[in-house]
Formats: sequence, C-alpha cells, structure tokens
Amino acid sequence: MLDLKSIRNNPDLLRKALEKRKENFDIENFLKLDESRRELLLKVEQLKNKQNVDSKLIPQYKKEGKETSSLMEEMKVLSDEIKGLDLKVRDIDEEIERIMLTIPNIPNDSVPPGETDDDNVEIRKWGQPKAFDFDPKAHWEIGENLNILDFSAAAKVTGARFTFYKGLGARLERALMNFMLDLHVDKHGYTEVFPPFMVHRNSMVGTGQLPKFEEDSFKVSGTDYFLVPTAEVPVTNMYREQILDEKDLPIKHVAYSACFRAEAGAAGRDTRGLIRQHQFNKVELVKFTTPESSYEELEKLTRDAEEVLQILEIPYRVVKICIGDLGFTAALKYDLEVWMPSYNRYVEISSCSNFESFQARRAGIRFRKTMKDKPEFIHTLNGSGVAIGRATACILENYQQKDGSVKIPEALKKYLNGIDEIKA
RNA sequence: GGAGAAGUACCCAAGUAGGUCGAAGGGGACGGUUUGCUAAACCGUUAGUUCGAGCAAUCGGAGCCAGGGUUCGAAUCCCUGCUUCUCCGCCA
Repeated sequence: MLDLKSIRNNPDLLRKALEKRKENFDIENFLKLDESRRELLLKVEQLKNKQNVDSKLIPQYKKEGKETSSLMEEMKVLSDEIKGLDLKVRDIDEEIERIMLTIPNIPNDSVPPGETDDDNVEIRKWGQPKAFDFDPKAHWEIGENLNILDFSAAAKVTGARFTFYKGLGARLERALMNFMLDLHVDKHGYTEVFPPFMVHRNSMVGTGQLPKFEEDSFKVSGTDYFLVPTAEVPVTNMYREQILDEKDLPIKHVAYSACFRAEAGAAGRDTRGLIRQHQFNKVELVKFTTPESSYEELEKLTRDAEEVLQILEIPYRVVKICIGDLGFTAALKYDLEVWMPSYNRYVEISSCSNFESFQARRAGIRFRKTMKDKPEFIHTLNGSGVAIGRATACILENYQQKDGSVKIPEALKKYLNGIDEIKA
C-alpha cells in the first residue's frame, strides 16, 4: 500500500508509475473521493465536539436541579445527525481502503522497461552450462528411473501437480533444506524461524497476496485460514502492528516452509516434473531494514541466495526483472535462474525483492530511530534462498551421469551420510 | 470439544447502581537536585498512536482486545468474535 498523503500531494508520481505498469486507474476520481471524505470528516468532527461539550452540561444541570429534557431532545437530534454522517464517512473509508489495497507498488527508477520475462536484464552469470557427452534426461525421467520421484502415486493419492519423494530422493530434498538453513544461519547470520503453514486473511493482505490474487491461494474451507504460498507471509507478518527499535535492525530471518499455490492460470505450463507444483518446499530469507539501507540489503540478500548455488556448483545467472514482469508488490526484483538442461535454458529458482514500505504499510510494521522520533515504516525484503524442489530438479539434471545415476554435490554429502551418488 | 475466569496506556494494576475518566496508584523510562563516580533519596515529565483543520503556534476527532448495539452520554450495560489462563475430555 502506498501513502495516501503522498498520493494526494504528488499524484504525478503514481500516475507515471501506473502508466509504466500499464494499469488503468482513475486517480482524479480517487482524489475526489479523498476530498469528499475530508469535507465530511471536518463536519462530523465539529458536531462531535459540540456533542462532547454539551453533554457535559447534563450532569451539571442535574446537580443544579435544572431541567434537562429540552437539552436532551436537542442532543438526540445532534446524535442522529452524527450517526448519519459517521456512516457516510465509514462507507467512503472502506471504499478508499479497498482501492488503496489494489494499487501496485511504485517501481524503483532502475527497473528496466519491458513487458515479459524475455525483457528481463541479465546482471551477471556464474558458471557454464555443462556440456554432456550423452543425451541428458529431464529430471522427472531421471527421478522415476531411480525410483526417487513418484508423480503417478501422488496423482492417485491427491491429484496433478503433486509428488512423492522416495528413498534418497526424499533424503536429498531434506539434505538441501538443512544445507540451506545451516548456511544462512551459520554463515550469513539469519535467525531461523519455523512458521505456521496457515495464516489468516489479514496476513495475506499484509504481504500483498490479497485481496487481488485470491484465486492463486488455497483457502482452508470452514476457516478463515489460507495455506501459505511462501514463508514470506507468516515471517513478515510476525512483526505486524509493531514498532521496532532501529538498533535491532536489520532483522534477518530464514525460514523453511512448505508452500502451497493454486497455480491458477498455469494450466498446461510445466506440467511435468517438479517445476510447478501445488506444494513445494522452500527456504526463504526475510529482512526488515531502514529505508536508507534497504537497497544495499537487497544486494546482500541476493548474494546470500547466490551462494547456495555456488556451493552446489550449479550454473546460474541473475536477472533484473523488467516492469512488465515485476509483480504487484515489489519495487525492485532480481531473479536467480539456474541452468536446466531439459529446458535448455535458465529457470527461476529464486526471487529477491525489495518491497520498500509497501508491505510494511499494509501490515503496520514500523520502527523508531530514537525514543523522541516518530515511528516510520520499515522496509521489507525477501528472497528465496532457494526453492528446494527446483534445486532438487536442477541437481538431478546437472549432476546426472551417462549410466542414469546422479552424483551428489560435494557440499551435500555430509547431509546424506556420506553417500556420493544415487543409482538405480 | 465441555466448564469457568480474564483482556485498561512501555509493564503491573485501580476503576461498573453509565456522566468533568483518555483513565488513580506502582514500576520502568527520560529530565533535574544531590554526588568524585555509581547507587540511594527527593523533585519533575511520561498517551504512545492515528485522522482532520492550519504556514505555524495550536486546535479538534478517534482510541480502555476487536467489531457491532443500547443511550443525550459507555472503560463501565448488551451481542458477536479473537486471544490468554485454569479445570475436564480427547489427541501427536
């Protein structure tokens, strides 16, 4: 959410941002609504002042033995008028709130132009796509051949876009999870949290998944709960409605969670394998920073995520997301993309974003510089560090050998009890 | 799931036969006196927040878990919800 006052004072900033994002939105009308709200507010507050002052007369009159019934009659009229106006104000407030929640974030100036992910700009590249001296297989094929992935069992038990990991497959997934968590905790200084996998509606609104993208989420029927689409939601909302101390910043958390996505609109895309599932595992990095340091912290966060791939020796590149691909909540976003032989291209494995105060304003997360200062909104950032399912897929493909077996990356061996390859 | 109790400012806590209560008191924090320094003692300050009007000083509205309701008027009465605690049941 943006700041209503700054929209009021500088509508051009928003106008230009929305133009870039190709969003239609009637700012003039919105500002008129805001103006009418303030007019009404002024009126009703004056009446309330009168109500407060005059109602104090009643006990006083009673004490003095004066007649109060005519005054009370007047007050009744006043009270009814106030109630009517209050109702109007409330309606307008709700309308303004509803609209504010659907206005996207203002992109950072450095966001490149463009419409689709083809227009994202490569920032740097690490490693070389491996040249195979045989015909490399796709990870779903490798996984099924090795009996470590079972998509059809999951289809039988649950449905499409789910999977069973079995044996060393399950263990590899678990090893990756622990490896990533350990790295971010021990080397990068993040504090680990293990969050709830369900959150209520307000948390989803807080990080920006709702109200606009409800069809992407899984709602738990009979409750107000949603399955988390990412640990970003519970971990960011951990500090909702709070005022933090500047001396505690930046706050850095790393969290594992299962992630649940309805993948509405993705029918027919990446239907095979681990790339696009309704449930997947992810290690997420979340930061709370001062406005001054958030972009620097974004760079660090991105490097922290990259290190996962470097240690696993997986070739990847970093792209800066263009305006058309940026998403609703981010001001700036980098994706990490790993080389996937089966796709013969780089595939997203991590998104690292700075939301500036967009989420903080929705979730009410603020900080205070000193006791005397007014609280201001914090900046929130997050990034996958990294998606585990996709990491498994990419290890299977990049570490596959001619005989169908898969080598275990050096760094993971200790998490797999020293095993150095998975074979049939 | 059943039965009870509770939710007041940074913390603890008083406050219901509805009316100068936006709220006693204590702790803490901050400032001061004292002091070589610290502690103690004493004095003082302490609604933070949020919305609106105004160039500003300042003024006004809201806020006693949340949302509704009753009333001229609600921290105080009624309803709903959330959370916490205790007991019982069940369960990993």
